Amino acid sequence: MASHAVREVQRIFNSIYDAIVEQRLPPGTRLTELNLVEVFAANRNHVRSALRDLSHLKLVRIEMNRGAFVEEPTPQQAREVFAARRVIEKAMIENAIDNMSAKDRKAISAHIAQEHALGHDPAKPEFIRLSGDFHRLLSRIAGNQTLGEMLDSLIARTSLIIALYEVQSGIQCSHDEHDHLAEALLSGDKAAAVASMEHHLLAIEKRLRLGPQKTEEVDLFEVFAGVETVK
Amino acid sequence: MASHAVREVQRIFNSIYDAIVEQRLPPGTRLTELNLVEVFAANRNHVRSALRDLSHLKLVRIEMNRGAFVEEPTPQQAREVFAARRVIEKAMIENAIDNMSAKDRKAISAHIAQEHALGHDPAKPEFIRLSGDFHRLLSRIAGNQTLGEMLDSLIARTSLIIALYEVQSGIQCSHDEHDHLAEALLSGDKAAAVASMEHHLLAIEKRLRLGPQKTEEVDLFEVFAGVETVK
DNA sequence: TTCCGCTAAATTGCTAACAATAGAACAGCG
DNA sequence: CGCTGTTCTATTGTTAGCAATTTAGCGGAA
Repeated sequence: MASHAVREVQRIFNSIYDAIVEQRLPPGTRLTELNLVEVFAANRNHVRSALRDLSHLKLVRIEMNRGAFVEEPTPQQAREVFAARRVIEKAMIENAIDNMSAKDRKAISAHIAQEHALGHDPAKPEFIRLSGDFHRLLSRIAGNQTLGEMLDSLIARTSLIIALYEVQSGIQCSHDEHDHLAEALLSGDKAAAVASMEHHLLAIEKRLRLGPQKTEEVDLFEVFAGVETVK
Repeated sequence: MASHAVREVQRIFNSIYDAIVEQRLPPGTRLTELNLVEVFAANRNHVRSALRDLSHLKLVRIEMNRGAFVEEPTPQQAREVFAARRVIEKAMIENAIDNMSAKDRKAISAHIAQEHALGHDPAKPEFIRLSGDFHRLLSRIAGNQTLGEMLDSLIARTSLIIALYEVQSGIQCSHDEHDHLAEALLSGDKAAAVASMEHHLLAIEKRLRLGPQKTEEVDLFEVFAGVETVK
């Protein structure tokens, strides 16, 4: 009975993870423990463990004596996530080309077909997940699990960032970008694949409204350092 | 009283973290909860939280109903960690050069001086920590905190890997490598700095005894798939 | 009216006793 | 003497109740 404990935590973790990534739980949402206990018919410890795990991934923010909230990445953090993704994924795509097997090629083609089947309609839930799956697939082919786990976290956070900063009006169409990337990959052209990946990631970032480059936080303590308060 | 809870967990976390990184806790060591409760005069929940946090950094492995152990990275994982570090740190060093301020230059020089002051003697505890500090300093200068946190984890795991696979006899002397790196950095020569970083990381890896390239794990289930047991 | 302080409800954090598990010591059998 | 199966102990996992904290609502005073 107790041996299923880790599975239980993982079940809760996955459910919340999915809900956040698929944007059914918007950034800032409060996650009350007793609430989750009811929803998942689990005990509080398991819920707390799951929340703690999610906070490691930066999908959830835990405040002392206040509770857990869906994270709200700042524009600065958003830019960092994209910068990190560019670094990791550009390197990874080269390894992917080197390690690509016949099976992997088929998996790539199959994925692209799946994306086409869904149509260009950015009907959020599936579209978002599928888009991330493509990047995770490439990560798996590249073969570095350590780097892959780090990228997983970045991909998940990207969903949060898009939920927060997506420009509503625009027609989000990163579809042909994946096509282009897959084409370069399958043809084995490293330079083209790397360039395509960089272009793709920059394009996603450009479609967001991340505000001015420097959102310098004003530190009141610094501002008033050495200033005598009047009376 | 309760508001110090996170601090308490962090205190335990840091103590164990330091002990692992400075190789006072060898890989494979069992970390018994009640033991740690005594040592840190803390309660079991805090100890458990700290262990869970450490397991997320891959410094500790938690086995169901068995307890927590200091991680023992496999040669395969070790190679992945170094590959990941090359990817991240090569990219980071370029950003570091771009963002380097006068203050940062002084910090780099000061660090190198500190390394020299310690002498070429690899008297483990301080030497290991100082060596990691240099890489963390460059990470801070580069300015991407997201990437920096990921690198922190890799640097910590590197200590574990060295503890496991260091070739005993060898005179570990990565000293002039940092010198060379700092020189390239301060002169602003990106290409040289990147090359120097790559060389440095490859050199560390080469000094280890990681065994054959492929340590394929034999999966008994796969071996005996579809085989009928006799009688 | 507006601001401040007080009280009460909801929620998180903590504790300590209890249950379940794994590993070791041990006994019985071949 | 070695092997198998069983009890026993140390350790981890779980649970429920209690304590502490935050927040919101209310009421009174300026």
